[in-house]
Amino acid sequence: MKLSDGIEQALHCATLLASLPNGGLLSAKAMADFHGVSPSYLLKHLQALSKADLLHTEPGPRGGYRLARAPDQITLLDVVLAVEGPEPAFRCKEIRQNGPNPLPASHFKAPCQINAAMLRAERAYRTELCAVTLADLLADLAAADDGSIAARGCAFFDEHMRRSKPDPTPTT
Amino acid sequence: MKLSDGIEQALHCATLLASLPNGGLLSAKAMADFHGVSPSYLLKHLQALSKADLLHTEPGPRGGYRLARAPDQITLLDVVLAVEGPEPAFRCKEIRQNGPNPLPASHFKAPCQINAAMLRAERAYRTELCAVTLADLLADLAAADDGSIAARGCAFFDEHMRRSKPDPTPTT
DNA sequence: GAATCGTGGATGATATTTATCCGTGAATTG
DNA sequence: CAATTCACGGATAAATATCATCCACGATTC
Repeated sequence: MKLSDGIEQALHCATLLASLPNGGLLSAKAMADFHGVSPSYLLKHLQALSKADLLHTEPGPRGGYRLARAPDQITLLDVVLAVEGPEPAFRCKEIRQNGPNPLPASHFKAPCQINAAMLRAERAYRTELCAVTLADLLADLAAADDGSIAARGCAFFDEHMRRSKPDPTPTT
Repeated sequence: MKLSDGIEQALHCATLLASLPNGGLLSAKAMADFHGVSPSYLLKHLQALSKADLLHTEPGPRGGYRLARAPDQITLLDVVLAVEGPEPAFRCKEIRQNGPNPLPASHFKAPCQINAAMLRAERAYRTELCAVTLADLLADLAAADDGSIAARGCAFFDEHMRRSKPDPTPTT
């Protein structure tokens, strides 16, 4: 059982976008540079998040990605399912019925208890992920540090962050 | 995220062995036939279970595998970890620190909240698996059906089941 | 009309699954 | 008591699925 690296990238990008002021955009390339990961691979996962309606995309030269919903309306589970797919990790192949000497059919009326137990565990996993939103992560970050990432005014964001609406901000 | 098929095979074999009368043995080939799976692949996982001290192996012409402990002393988590390895599915690569314009070091004093949340979910998963023993599975089976698998006296078991000793003494 | 960005499919790399071979240990047999 | 047979143990290699990367296309802005 191994989770793909794309999960970590997608989660960090989502958190990053959540930390931007409302309407803030970042291009895929900017996020790839910021995290030091392959742009092509990141693109793939950003597209998955877009298709899952978690991100909204703004095309064109001043385009980029922004959250499609408020940070407290996006859970970690949303992101994980968008990238990894909705299927459970454990797929019961019903090998108990494969044998050359099958057991009486009455034995299989009941669902496979092994499958049931594995899916129960997986549901606990998802429940835990569903309980955490992007907003929660930002709050924890703000508690440990004293401000959101973007609020610190890194040169990186001054350079790459954009706004979805043409907002003529006075240059200071 | 996909769990290997070997997990299902290992779990079913463990449950099968647990359903045998005390001291009952089955060869790897017999279990592979019974489940209709590749013997070589199953062998690999049975060996993993042996190394994890979940199964005990009896060599020789009348040999095979039996449980190393009582069914209520083996949890699903034991089996899953023996096959999949102990490492968590989510490995934080700390990509937040990779960027060309690193954030101030104070930002990284706190552990990555994303990593923490993912590991918390994984712990919930394992806790759930740890709560179920092979004995629990047999009990559920007995409730749905009216007897354990082996107790039904299938021809298959009459043919392949063996006993480790003429005087089976349950080990602790 | 040219440059920039997101979209989608095609390609190579890596991990997983499957299959095969030979070595070791134990019980049966003569 | 030694040769034979059966079953596990471990290494190796081919086939397959998945992961990661790259390249061409259409859309949008300046």
